[in-house]
This record gives sequence, structure tokens and C-alpha cells, in this order.
Amino acid sequence: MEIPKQYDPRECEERWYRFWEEGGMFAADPRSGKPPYVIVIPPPNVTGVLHTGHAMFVTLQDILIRWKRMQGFDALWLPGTDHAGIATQMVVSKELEKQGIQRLELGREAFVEKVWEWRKEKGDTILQQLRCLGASCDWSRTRFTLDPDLSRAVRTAFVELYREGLIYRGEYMINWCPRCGTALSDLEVEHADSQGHLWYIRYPLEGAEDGACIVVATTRPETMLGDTAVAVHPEDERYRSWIGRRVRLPIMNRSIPIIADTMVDREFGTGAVKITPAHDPNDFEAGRRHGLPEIAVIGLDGRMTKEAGLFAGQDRFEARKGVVRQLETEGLLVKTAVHANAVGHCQRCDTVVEPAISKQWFLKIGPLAGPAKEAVERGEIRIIPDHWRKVYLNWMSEIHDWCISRQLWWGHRIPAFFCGHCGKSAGSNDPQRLLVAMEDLTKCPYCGGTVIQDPDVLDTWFSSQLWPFSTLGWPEETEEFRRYYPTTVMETGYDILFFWVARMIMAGLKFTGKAPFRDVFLHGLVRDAQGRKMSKTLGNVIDPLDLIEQYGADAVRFTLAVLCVPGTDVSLDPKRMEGYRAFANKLWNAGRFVLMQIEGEAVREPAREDLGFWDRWILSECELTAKKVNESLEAFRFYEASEVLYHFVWHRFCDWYVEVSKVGLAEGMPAARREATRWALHRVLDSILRLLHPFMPFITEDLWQRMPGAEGSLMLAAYPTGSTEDSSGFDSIDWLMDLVNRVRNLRAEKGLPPSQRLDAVVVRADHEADAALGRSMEEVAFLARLSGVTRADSLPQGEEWVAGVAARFQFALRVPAASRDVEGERKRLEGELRKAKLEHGKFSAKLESPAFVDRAPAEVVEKNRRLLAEYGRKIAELEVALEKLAR
RNA sequence: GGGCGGUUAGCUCAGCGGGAGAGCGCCUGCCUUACAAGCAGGAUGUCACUGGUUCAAACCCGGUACCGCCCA
Repeated sequence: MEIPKQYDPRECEERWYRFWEEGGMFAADPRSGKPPYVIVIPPPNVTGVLHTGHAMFVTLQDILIRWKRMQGFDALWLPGTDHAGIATQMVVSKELEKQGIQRLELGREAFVEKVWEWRKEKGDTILQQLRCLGASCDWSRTRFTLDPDLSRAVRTAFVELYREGLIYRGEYMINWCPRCGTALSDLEVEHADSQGHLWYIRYPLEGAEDGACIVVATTRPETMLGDTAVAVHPEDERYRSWIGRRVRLPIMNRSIPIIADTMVDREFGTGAVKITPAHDPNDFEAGRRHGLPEIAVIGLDGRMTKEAGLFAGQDRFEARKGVVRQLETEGLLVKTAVHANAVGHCQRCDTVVEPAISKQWFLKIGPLAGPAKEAVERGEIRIIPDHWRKVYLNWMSEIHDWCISRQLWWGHRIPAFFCGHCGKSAGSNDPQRLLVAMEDLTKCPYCGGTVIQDPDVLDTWFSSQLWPFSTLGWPEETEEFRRYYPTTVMETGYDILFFWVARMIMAGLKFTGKAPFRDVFLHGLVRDAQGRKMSKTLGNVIDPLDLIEQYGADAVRFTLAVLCVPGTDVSLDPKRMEGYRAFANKLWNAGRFVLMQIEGEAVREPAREDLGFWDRWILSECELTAKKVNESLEAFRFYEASEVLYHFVWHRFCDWYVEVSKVGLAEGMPAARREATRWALHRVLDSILRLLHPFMPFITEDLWQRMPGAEGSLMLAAYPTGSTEDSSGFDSIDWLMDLVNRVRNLRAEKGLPPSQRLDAVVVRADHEADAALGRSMEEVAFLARLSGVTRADSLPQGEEWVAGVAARFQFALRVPAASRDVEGERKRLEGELRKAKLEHGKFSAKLESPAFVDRAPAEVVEKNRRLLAEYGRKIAELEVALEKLAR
């Protein structure tokens, strides 16, 4: 069998993926009788192309799914895409503009038609790209948030909430994006600190002969045109006598009252604030409390309205400058101070968001948040890492009503109707709650008149919150829903904890009465090598498809897994990926070695007594590794699981066992010994491939298929559990390794190449160590490149011997005269002595303290005693060696 | 303003009460017939600062400084 020296991912990835998919191995089977394990995918936007965030969740979720599938679960990983209202509408609009087509000219129906065409053409690109990473999704169950049955779920949810009075319509302050032309929820506004100004403006007091003024400070002077009051704190001595009087609003020359309200922060500015109910959320609340008029001076297009007087028609930022200039001219600007404040920006287009009063649909959140909070507090839902649990609870306790209507065309149209004849109107004048319905209305249920449907659509997240159950058939009680709901794990990035996870919990509890998942695992954001957020403007975006092309999907996956430390963002350094590509290659060559040794025939399990000490050691290490990997995955510690595997494969199996096995496989060895070694190699490689498969599915399948006796697919083979058998009794391996290391070290310092075999004498081993060495003479000789090892009672005499000291052994190497360097040796030995004395000193100090000996646990004291003795012996041995050198 | 984190080797980060670790990078030597995407060896740290608890603190508690994230 010819196996190339280098692993070539490109050669096999597509082939194996097709093998799995065509073999139906990704499909869940509700009738299998196995326990279900379910993850629903965080649906990528249809506009999307694969980015590193997707690569992250695909890797982690596929690891979980493949692991559980191998463990014998009926694993369902349900894929799909999200219609992503604003994002998709923006992308398609831009596409059309390139063709010279304007969305508004096209009209709603035709535009939506275009989006569907676009989605048909491009919408599944990303799902194809997920396959490149090896995603073992059950593609037969792929869903899209605008599918008819999912749309029905959305409508059901809306109607139910409306009938219960949890959805209402009204004029309130919302966030408005002038560029997208739609309302946004609070979450869709990103606050960015910016260096702005604080303008101090003088408002003349009416009826004051001395020209007295009240000075207010504002970061948004253009809004003063819409001021309808000035507010002070009721207990503020400075202004107490002013309350109830009136001031003259500059520029507009309007008379407005001075009111008292406890919301005023006495420390901010002058302690007196202007109130603009139409353009500030706090002022809006204050305005409603005090019954103030709401005068909108900024329109929804971002331009000043006719209420803005001489500024009407100006852009809002132009008007700001104009107002300041005008105030200066009138001598009413007291001062300008530099001031940092957080400005809201549209999440999608980065335009500065305008707080505005608008008639919108809202979801009353209180009744939903309560149970959602409790479910997490009670531990019915676990959020991992734990600190996100705290963040979740904190957010849940101060959550606000959710503005769910959007002035878009692409999305779930709100099933609300208005009658032009009798004036009945869904949300505000619908006493019997008839104007929101499952089926479209044609006639008014009150008067039979013609109705029109609300033109708005729902926030995309309104449908996303139903995803874990709408994808399984809800509101129908389908077989899938009964079997796979609630799902098992929700795995996603922490950036959508509020957007999505929290809302799914609320919706799940509300509509199904059950928490939609048991565990929530939140991974960190993928950043660049310097820890910066990836962004197009920075030009530091890493394309996962490029990475796959360059390093192979397995290396990409392994890197992401090993970097996934809970609670930390991921700095993705391509350098790091090189390392894991090398790991894949290492595994490849280890596999190549084993396959060459077993020559295509399955080796029968040998009798226990035929297994050598090193064979039993590696088998035991392998069990231990399996156990740790399962434990780590159970706790979502992906980094730990992958590190444990990396270490075992490279630094136990390859570095030591594969080397040692060459002794057992050598020509002159008894047949039973050779067979036992071959069996152990085969056995451990098989376990390694199984253990690594969820992390590196392609290379492991490729190697596994080459193994004698391989049937079906590795992805359906049993996952090793690791035994609970006693794994002690291998301490002496560590001593032998240390001996080999010391010999290698001495050899390196003498500049003696491995090709030069040396004679060695090993002496003064204690009985235990001596016995261990006796069992492994050939192995030690091979590993340390020695021509012969002699056990003796004392160090040999003579110029040609160089001494060294290991943990349990003292040894001497016979070196050529040319490489002797007495001075250098003395320095080396003295250096070692110094270190040993330092360590010795630490332990003896500890053990001399009665407090330590009395109060520390016995095993800790014992361990310290042992180490003290070890260093004591080492010191003695080094001193002997030095003394000999002096002679 | 409220909440949550972080500060450990040149870089990215583990460790979270009992001998300071990994990967990458760096230095030296090797084509030792699985692997040069490799092998062997080596160097590298006042575990931010400061009090306290403890026989014992990178780890627990209090404070300080700096950095970050989320929410208003």
C-alpha cells in the first residue's frame, strides 16, 4: 500500500464528505430508539458568506454532534438560514441600484419578488460553504425563516400574543434610522463613545427686569427648537424659586415653563436641563409625566421639519451648526465645553440613530422575562461560561418593551388590519381583537367595510426567537417536535445572547411551556492575531475558505477548538494554524508507520502476558486520555479536550511509543513480542482516530478506512469512553524517560550526533529503579542511541567516561577523547549542583517548619519529603562526580 | 452611572490553595529508513501593585493602577 509522505487535505476532503452525505450518515432517525441529542444551528443570514464566526460555531457544534453520534445518540443537527430583513433588503437594493433599478420605483411586490429570486440564486451559498468545514448537518431538514410553515409559526405567535394583550400598538419613543428608514429595537442601536461638545445656552426668564436667565447645557443644540420645558431638580436650592415660572425659548421665541422633576441630575451641566419630548427618551418620559407638548423638529428623513422655523429643510447636523451660530449672534451662548458622550448608531449602516416618536408595534416583555429569568436562576437552563449567566440575569431584570415593527418590505408582514370604513384599527381600536388574524382579512369583521393590512414587517429576531421549535413543526405537534424538542444544546457567540438566546428562552417558555434547550454554551468572538475585531475597513478579515485551502479543514477546525477557551475572545493567528497543519501531518505519518507495520492484516489480541511494559503503558495512557477528552467535552472545554489529544498523540504516542515499538518490531524479536507490539500499535491508532474524529473528521476517516477490518464509516464507530481501570504502576516509565533525556542532553552538550552510538554504564540505581531498567535495557539503549548499557555498582574509572545524574540513576558515557572538555564538564555539573541545592533548600525549609509538618495534609508532607530526599541524593551524586573530575 | 471581566515567558493564552505551564517565536546540533509540515537539546518569568487570611497564595479576601466588554 502506497501512502504519500505528506497529508494532502485537498485530495480527500470532498471525497469523504460526499461519502458521508450520500451514505445518509448525517440524518437523524426519530425511530432509531436511541436517545436524542439536538442542536439547531444559529441560522446564518441568507446574504452571508462564510466568515470566521461561522467557522467557529460550525467547528464546535460539529464536534459535539459527531462526538454524541459516535457515543450512540440519535444526533440531530438542524441547519437553516435566516431571512435577515434589514441586511438582505439592503444588499438586494444595492444590487438593483447597480443595474439602475431603484427599489421605490420598482414597488413592493416586484421588489420582494426580486429578493426571492436573489435568495434562490445565492441564498444557499453559505450552506454549501459549511460543508467545506465538514459540518454533519441533517440537510434533509434544512429550514428558512420565511418558509410557509415557519411563517405560520410566526403568525401564530403574533396572534396569540396580540389576543393576550402582550402585543400593543402606540406612539412612543423609538430609535429611528434615517438611512434605513425604519424603526429599530434598542438592541439594534450600537453606542459609540465620541468626543462631542456641551453647549451652555441662556434661556431668558420671562418677566424678569434684571434680564435674569437660566442656563441649560446640551449636547444636541438643534433639538432646542423643539423644547417645551426646562427642568430642574425639585430640591435644588439654586432653582427652587424658579419653579413654575416661564422662560422664553431663544430663536423660536416660545414661552415654556420651568418644571421640577427628580430625574434631573444636579451635577450635570448647570443642573437645569432643556426638555425636548420629541427627541430624547428621558425627555419623552418627562414630557408625558408633565403633559408637555411634543414638537418634532427633526423629521424621519433626518431633515428639520417646518416646526424648526428658519432651519426647516436643513440636514440635522447642518442645523446643529446653524443653531449654535444663531445663539452666538444673539449672545445667548454662554460657553462650549468638550464633552464625551455615547452616540447611538444603526447596527446595519452605522448612521446616527434618531430618537423619534412614532406609532409602532411593541411586545410587552415583563410577563415573558419573569419566567425566562427564573428558568436560568433555577438552573433549568445552564449558561456556560458562568459569567454570561450573570450578564443574562442582569439584563433580564431591567429589560424594556420590544419594538417589533419595521418599515421594510422583506420579512414577515404583520397580520394586522385597519378598516377605512368604520375606523376600527388593530392594536388601538379593536375591542374584540378581531383585526389580527391567522388568515388574511378581506372585510372588516365589525362593519364589513374594506380593510387594509399594516404595511410593516416584523423584526427579524421575532421569527428567530421561535427557531428551536418552529423548525421542528410547531405549532403542529409533529413527530419531530415531540421527539426533538426541547433541544439539547444552544451553541452560539455571546454577541447574540440578548438578541437571540434570551428571546428564544422567553418565547420557548411562553409558547411550548418548556425551556427550548438545556445548555447554552457561548463562545468568544474571533479576532485577528493582534486581538482586533475583524473589519473590512481595517482590512484584517480572514476568510475561512482561504484557510481551508491553505491548511486543510481539519487544521482549521483543530485550531479553532484549541483556541476556544471559555470566556475569552479568540485571536486567530495563521501561524498557529501552521502548527496544527503540522499536527495533522504528524498524525498522518504515525498512521503511515502503523499501517506499514501491520501490512494490511488485522492482528489478533495477544495474551496479556505477551504485552510488554511499554505496550501496557501506552494502552493505559490512551484510556486515560479518552477519559479526559470525554470529561472535557462534557463541560464544553474544547481547548482542554484538543490539548489533551494533541499532547497524547504527539508527545506520548509518537515521541515515545512509536520509537520504542521499533525495538519490539525488530527482526530478531520473538514472534509473540512482535505480534503484541503490532497489536498495540494498531489498537492505539484506532483509538486515536476515533477520539480525534470529531475534531478532525477528514484525515481520521481517511486513515481509518485504510485500517484492516474497517467497515462502514469512522463517523458511526463507537467513541472510546476510557476505562476506570487502575492506571498506576507506570511511575518507572518516568524515571526511564528522565534517564534517556539526561543522556540525550549530555550527548547534545558534547556535540555527539545520534548516529554515533555510545557505551553507557548506569549505576547506583535503587532496587526499584534497577528492576525497571533491567526490564527495558533495549528500549533505553535504542531511545538514547547507546551501543550498550551496562549495569554496575559504581562509576567506571578512566578519562574516557563522562558522568551524568538523572532522577533515579547515575550514569557515565564513554566519549571519544576529542570531545573531552574537563572545564566545560565542571561548569555543567556545578550548574546542576547549584540548581539541585536551591530546590533542596526550598523543601528542607518547608519541612523544618513544625507548623507545616503538623498542619499540612500527610500526603503533601510525604511528597515534600520524597522530593527532598531525591534532591539530596542528586546533590551527593553530583558532588561525587565533581570530585572525580578534580582527580 | 450600573453590571461583568482581564493583568502569568517576546506573542497568544492555560493553570485558580501545596514543586511556575502550553503552542508559536528564539538559540544550538542533526536528512537517527513514519514524518525536515521532522528529530534531539537549550534559554526565557519580582505570575500588575498593595495589604490581609493560611502551615502554605499566581490561585482566596480587601484596596490601588491600568486595559476591555455589555447595559443605560
